[in-house]
Amino acid sequence: MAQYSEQLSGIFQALADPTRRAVLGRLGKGPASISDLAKPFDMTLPSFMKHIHCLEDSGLIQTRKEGRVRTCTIEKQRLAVAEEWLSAQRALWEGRTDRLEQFVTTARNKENSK
Amino acid sequence: MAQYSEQLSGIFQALADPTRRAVLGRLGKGPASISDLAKPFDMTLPSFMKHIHCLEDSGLIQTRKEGRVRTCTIEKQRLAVAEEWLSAQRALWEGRTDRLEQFVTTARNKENSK
DNA sequence: TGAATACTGTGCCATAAGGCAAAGTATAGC
DNA sequence: GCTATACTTTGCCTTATGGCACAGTATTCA
Repeated sequence: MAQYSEQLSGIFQALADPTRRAVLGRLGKGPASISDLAKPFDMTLPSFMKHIHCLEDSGLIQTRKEGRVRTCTIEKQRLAVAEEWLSAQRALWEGRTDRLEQFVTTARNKENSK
Repeated sequence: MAQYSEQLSGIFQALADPTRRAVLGRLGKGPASISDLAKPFDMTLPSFMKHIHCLEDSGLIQTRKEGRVRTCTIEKQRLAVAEEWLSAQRALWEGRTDRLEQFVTTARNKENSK
């Protein structure tokens, strides 16, 4: 559960940057290479790579190298961890079980115990 | 929309810290004073105040001072902004409109344009 | 009025984050 | 083999983050 908290921190930290959110948006449409992903951004490759590493460390994407090309794919279950927490919060303060109950079940108490 | 992106960054940044998430968890149960909120944490007050300011700047909480006591309350609509974005992402990669469609409508394109 | 309470402000510190340039490595194509 | 491509590594810089101690202000209570 301390682990769960660190996961959450990493995920939210990764989501806290517009470049990384845009990358996730792009990857939502399908896998892409590093250089394809980097194209829209006015940034050097090494700088961009830091964002990729951040996303990979958080578990939000996975990467795999074939030949000289590294392909990135989105890791759907990982964003669900963030959704779970938010849903748990909402359920908490609304004092009811809503349509997102499915997510809430286990997540609610984990985080509150820090 | 650049504004929307900055809002998102601020919100996710605020959520990226376990202390701040725990504060939100506590405030989900109802308003509380700074010192009540600070009690569970092994941290000096000035340090704790930084977290409060971060949460307030992100809009996730509001505070109001009466006498010498500052009371904090959770700002429910603000967490919804984060939920919207996550839902939009999910809708995007699932290639369908799901039960969270309500959130998705406007948010989808805002962020992708950076 | 004097003391306790509840913040608040200031300044400092160490580490992390996000950017760069320049040089290096490893495949792919000619 | 040589060149171009696609990263990757290294080192450096500036700013932001999260913590501290210490001193200050403003209410409240006796």
